Amino acid sequence: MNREYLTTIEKEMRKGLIEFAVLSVIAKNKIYTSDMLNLLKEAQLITSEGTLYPLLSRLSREEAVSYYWEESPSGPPRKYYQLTNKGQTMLNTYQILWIKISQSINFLIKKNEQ
Amino acid sequence: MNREYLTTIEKEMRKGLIEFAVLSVIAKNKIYTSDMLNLLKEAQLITSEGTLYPLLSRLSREEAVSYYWEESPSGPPRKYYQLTNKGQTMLNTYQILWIKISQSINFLIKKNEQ
DNA sequence: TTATCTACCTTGTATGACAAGGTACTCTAT
DNA sequence: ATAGAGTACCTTGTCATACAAGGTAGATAA
Repeated sequence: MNREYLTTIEKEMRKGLIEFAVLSVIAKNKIYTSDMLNLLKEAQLITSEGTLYPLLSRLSREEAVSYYWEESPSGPPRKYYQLTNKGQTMLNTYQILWIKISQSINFLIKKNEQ
Repeated sequence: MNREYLTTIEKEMRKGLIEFAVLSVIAKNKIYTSDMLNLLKEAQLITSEGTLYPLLSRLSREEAVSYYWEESPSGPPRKYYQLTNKGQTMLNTYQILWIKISQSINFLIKKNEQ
């Protein structure tokens, strides 16, 4: 497979899904940033710390998430995130939107397979 | 539902899926830009001409698509687009990637519903 | 011959993903 | 004690791109 544009494709495909994924992950797990980063890297939705930290700062500023500090059994303290009520509402909205968007895309793909 | 952030959500959710959608639409249909725009607006994947025209220029420059002019039965001539071989390969790559990404997202959503 | 519709395209702004670089705490091995 | 490795936090600068708004021009109908 041609690698020349793959990089671009991978980058672009991910855009905008990240915020949704982050909210989902926070909703489900008791989780701190560094672990979140690993999880989202595994899911191929994020590649860099420079994406996640500013995003979490923005979500904090917008009061979609809150956090508390907790000591680590080994290493520096960790910042654990939680959804606020507003964040939960946002997540619900995202879920509805995700269904709509993925149906749109799947429709366009299917048309192509006829 | 709170409209305050909905705008942002709608914008962000769409990012990066657009190129994929455009390639799919071109692959399936004999289509010119203005019609493509309507189709993608209906699918809620695009809102503005300022998104589609530069994107098609870029895809042309990258030789993923080619075009030919054809007269309209009423109005100015139309620019019809086609996939090149490279464009077809890109589309295949996008389709594989789409499956992967949407599975990732669906996995994160499901975890959240447990 | 003017207005309307269709179709093309460009410019300027804001946002955000990324790579790279940076701080500081804890533990282990010397 | 202290140097290094590992963990966890965060910032800065660059580039790409979605969008709104504005602009050009051909064809048809009043």
